[in-house]
Amino acid sequence: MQMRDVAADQDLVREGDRPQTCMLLVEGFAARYRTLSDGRRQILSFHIAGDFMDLQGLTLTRLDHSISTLTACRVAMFTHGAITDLLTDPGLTRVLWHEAMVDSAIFREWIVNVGRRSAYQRVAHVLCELVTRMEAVGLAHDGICDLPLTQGELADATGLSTVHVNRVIQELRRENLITLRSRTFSALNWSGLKVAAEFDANYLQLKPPAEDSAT
Amino acid sequence: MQMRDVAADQDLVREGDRPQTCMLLVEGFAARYRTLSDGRRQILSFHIAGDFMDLQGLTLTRLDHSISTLTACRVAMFTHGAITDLLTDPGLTRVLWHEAMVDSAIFREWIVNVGRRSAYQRVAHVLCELVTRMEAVGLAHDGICDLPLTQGELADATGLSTVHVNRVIQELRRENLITLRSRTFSALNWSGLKVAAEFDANYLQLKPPAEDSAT
DNA sequence: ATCATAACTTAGCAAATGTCGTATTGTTCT
DNA sequence: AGAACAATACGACATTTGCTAAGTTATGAT
Repeated sequence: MQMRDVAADQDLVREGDRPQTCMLLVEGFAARYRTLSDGRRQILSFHIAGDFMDLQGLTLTRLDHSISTLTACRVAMFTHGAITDLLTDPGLTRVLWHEAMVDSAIFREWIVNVGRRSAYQRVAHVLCELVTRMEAVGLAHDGICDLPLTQGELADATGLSTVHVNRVIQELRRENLITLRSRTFSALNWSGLKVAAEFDANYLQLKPPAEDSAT
Repeated sequence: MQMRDVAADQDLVREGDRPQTCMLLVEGFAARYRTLSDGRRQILSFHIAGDFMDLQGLTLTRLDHSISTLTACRVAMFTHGAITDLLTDPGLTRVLWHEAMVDSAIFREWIVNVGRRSAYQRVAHVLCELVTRMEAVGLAHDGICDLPLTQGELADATGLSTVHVNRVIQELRRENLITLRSRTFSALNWSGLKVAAEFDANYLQLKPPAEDSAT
C-alpha cells in the first residue's frame, strides 16, 4: 500500500490504461469521467473520502474511463495482487462485492437521472446524493457541507450545459431550497429539495449490508 | 437450480423486493428498468441469452429496479446461498466479478449515451451494442438478428420519446445504415453505423478476461 | 377471414435546453 | 493591492426534442 498526495485536476488513471492498482480516496474530491471525440465530457460519478475507486479495473483489461481529482486529494493505492489476495477471505469478498454493487446502483440511478428527469430535477438529485453520502461519512452536517464543484462540473454530471445549470441553481435559490456560494452548499429545506428531486436514498444502501439470509 | 418458462411482459423481480435468487437468462429478451412517479420508465439494460441477471441483488437488501421479460423467456434460477457457496472458489469468484464489472461498464456507457449524445447517436449506439453482444453469443450473424424491441422500448432505453425514436429510425433507414422491420434488424452498413454512433465495443470486454497479471 | 389491438408513421406546434456573446464577480498569485 | 484568470451571471436567439392527435400498418385471437 502506498499513500499519494495529488494536486487538484490531475488524472489518477486514464482511459485506455491497463490499471495495476485500486485506489482508496482518503481525502478530497474526485470524479470519474469519459471524454467524447468532440471534447465534451460526461462525469460518471463523484467520489468522496472513503470511496474505493476503481474496483472496476480489477478484471478489466483496458479502462473505459478516466478518474481525475477535483481538489487536492490523498489517495491510498493498492496493487491488484493485494486485492485479489483479499478475495480468498469470504468476509472481505462480501465487503468488496457490496462496495462494487453500490457503485453499480449509483450508475443506474444516474441513468435514470440523465435519461428521464428534467434539468431542474437532475441538478437537485445530484446535490441530494452528494449531501447524503457526505453526511454518511461525517463530511456534512444538517445539510451543510463544503462542495467544491463548479457549475461546469455539475453540468458534465447531469448532461446539461453550464449555462443551464446556472439557470437551475438560481431557481433552486429563488425557491429557498438551497444556498451555494464559494464552495459552500447548504440545503435550506431538505425535505423540499428531496421532493423536488424525487430523491430516495435507498439506492445508496447506507444501512449496513444485510446479513446472509440462510433460510 | 430451477428452470422457469415465463411469458412475455412479465416481471421477474420487482423494485422493492428483497431478492432471494439470481437468474441466468437462457433464452429470450429481458430488460431492467425503473418506473418514475409519473409512470414514465427508464430502461437500464437489455438482457439476452447467457446473461446473468441480478447478480446485483446478492448483497442489496432491497432492489432498486425491476426486471421484466420482453419476450417469452427461459430462466435458470439460483438461490443466493448457491451463489455465495461458489464464491469460496477463487476462479469462480473471478468469473462472477468480471460479469458484474462488465455490467457496470455497460451502465457507464449508457450514462454517456443518454447524457451527452444526440438522439440519433443514442439510438444508433444502443443498436450497435445489441448486435455486438448478440454476435458474441451467436444470436446475430453479419449484422443481422432477431430484435424483438418496440420503438417504445428503445425510447425508454435512450431517454427519448417514442415519436422521436421513430424519426431517428427513419433517418437511419434513409441513410441506408439499417433495416428494421417486423422484429428483424440488419446493419446494412456496419462501419457506417458504428461511426454514426461513435461506438467502440471495448467496454463490453468481449475478449476473454485478462489472466492475472503477476508481474 | 375478420375483428381487435398494439405498433408504427406523419404532421404541426410547444417546451426545454443549447449556444453565443459579454458583463460581472470571485480567487489566486505576486 | 493589483493583475490575471476562472467561475458565475445574464440576455437573445437557435435547435432539439417532446407532445398531441390523427392515420396507417402489423399482429394475434376468435
